[in-house]
Amino acid sequence: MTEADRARAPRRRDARERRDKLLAAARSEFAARGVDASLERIARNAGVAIGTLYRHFPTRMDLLLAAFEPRLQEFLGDATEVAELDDPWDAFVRYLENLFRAQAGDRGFNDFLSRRFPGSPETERIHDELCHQIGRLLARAQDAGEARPDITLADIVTLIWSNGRIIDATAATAPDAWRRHLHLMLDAYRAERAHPVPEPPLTEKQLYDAMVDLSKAD
Amino acid sequence: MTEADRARAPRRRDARERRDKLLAAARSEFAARGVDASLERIARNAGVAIGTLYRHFPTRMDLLLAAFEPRLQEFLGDATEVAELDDPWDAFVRYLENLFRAQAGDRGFNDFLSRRFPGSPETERIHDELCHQIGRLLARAQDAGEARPDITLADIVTLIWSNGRIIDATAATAPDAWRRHLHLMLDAYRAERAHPVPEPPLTEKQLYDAMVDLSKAD
DNA sequence: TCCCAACCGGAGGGGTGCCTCACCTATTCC
DNA sequence: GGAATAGGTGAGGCACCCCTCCGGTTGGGA
Repeated sequence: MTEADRARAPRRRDARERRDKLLAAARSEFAARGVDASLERIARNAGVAIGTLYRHFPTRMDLLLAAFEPRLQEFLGDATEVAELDDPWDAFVRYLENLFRAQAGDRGFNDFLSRRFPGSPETERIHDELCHQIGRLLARAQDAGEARPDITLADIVTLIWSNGRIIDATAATAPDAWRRHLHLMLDAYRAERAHPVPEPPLTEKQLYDAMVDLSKAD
Repeated sequence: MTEADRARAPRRRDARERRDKLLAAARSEFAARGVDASLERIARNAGVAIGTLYRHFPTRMDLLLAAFEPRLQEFLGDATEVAELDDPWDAFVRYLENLFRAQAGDRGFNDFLSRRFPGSPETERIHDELCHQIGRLLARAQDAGEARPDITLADIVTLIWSNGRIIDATAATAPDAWRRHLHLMLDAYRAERAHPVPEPPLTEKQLYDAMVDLSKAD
């Protein structure tokens, strides 16, 4: 990992500074415009030439990871706390509220949650971890008889997609609108209300492929 | 409307033919790539020069309208039948199923339903009509005590947004996945044992603005 | 202090898309 | 059949974006 090490800690001070400026600009640009933000804009906002951006972060994914990994790890960490709450339903709801709040505050985060990047083992690990957390919380709520038994992880990911879209639509005019949709949807998830659903959940493969498809947007 | 008339019925036969080819290409391209599809691609697919496209349809909206208006009017017409079904809940569900199926089959239609185009009175009229139909069906289901009273038209539009995103994600891998989400959501809409929701619905203005925001995508 | 490896800048090639306009073509109408 | 004119063409200007490469700059170890 000579590459990665060099990128992580440039020898010269000026290089380290520029790298930090790039990261700051990237975070704010990704937050405002999603993971497909223009790299040239990021370099411009950082007050740095485009070549410098590419020297520090040879690919978009390198920059994305450097910008988001700390935040994502932090989220994954905080989540374990919530997961330990006594009431299984409460833990499930709190986890989703936290997740969606993070989604609502950052379009990059929003995009990131909805997609998968098969070329990047690091992000795949993070996604696996997220799915694992959600799956456990859901299973716990189902075992307690509070969540209906016929929903799966794929349904929650579907909700994440929904939420992403709702956030995109309402970010400027009603930034908390996503909460309403979440809580309506939670009524659908409650065991007491369950009606049969005429369509099976996505299989694991379908789910994975769909997330990948979202990355190769037009 | 000299402009519009001339566009609608060109004097020369070859012009009429080219116009038809453009419309066909536009319909298929919008269906595949959404309302932001490349006009140059459409011209290319129609076997016609870009200048010809602009001669017939000076703005993207002109082309969009010419391509979609018949289909939209047809949908609005068919919908009145469904709306007359005896069971109010059934009518509500059938209407949404039809709407979402149309959304699922055409990305342009999908985009169109989620957005509003304030500059175009024609599309505004269509959107108003759609909202009116949905509002009436919802009110009827609520009056019959079958739909919970605390949801509004804005919640259904929110569902349309959700659905659009789910379709984008699953079109290639599970083209009927949207039905599952719709029917889960319907469980949330049922009046029986509704739980209070911690966030008010969007106001009419918020809803409108949010739909407009989706049109000025980045 | 001095030098060189590490670093930076930004022009430039390649691509896509929007839209216009001057010049040419072909249909239609007399 | 021949003009008048509606209509077609596509190069080209402009604005983005991605990414590379090489000549010039500079920090910091010797």
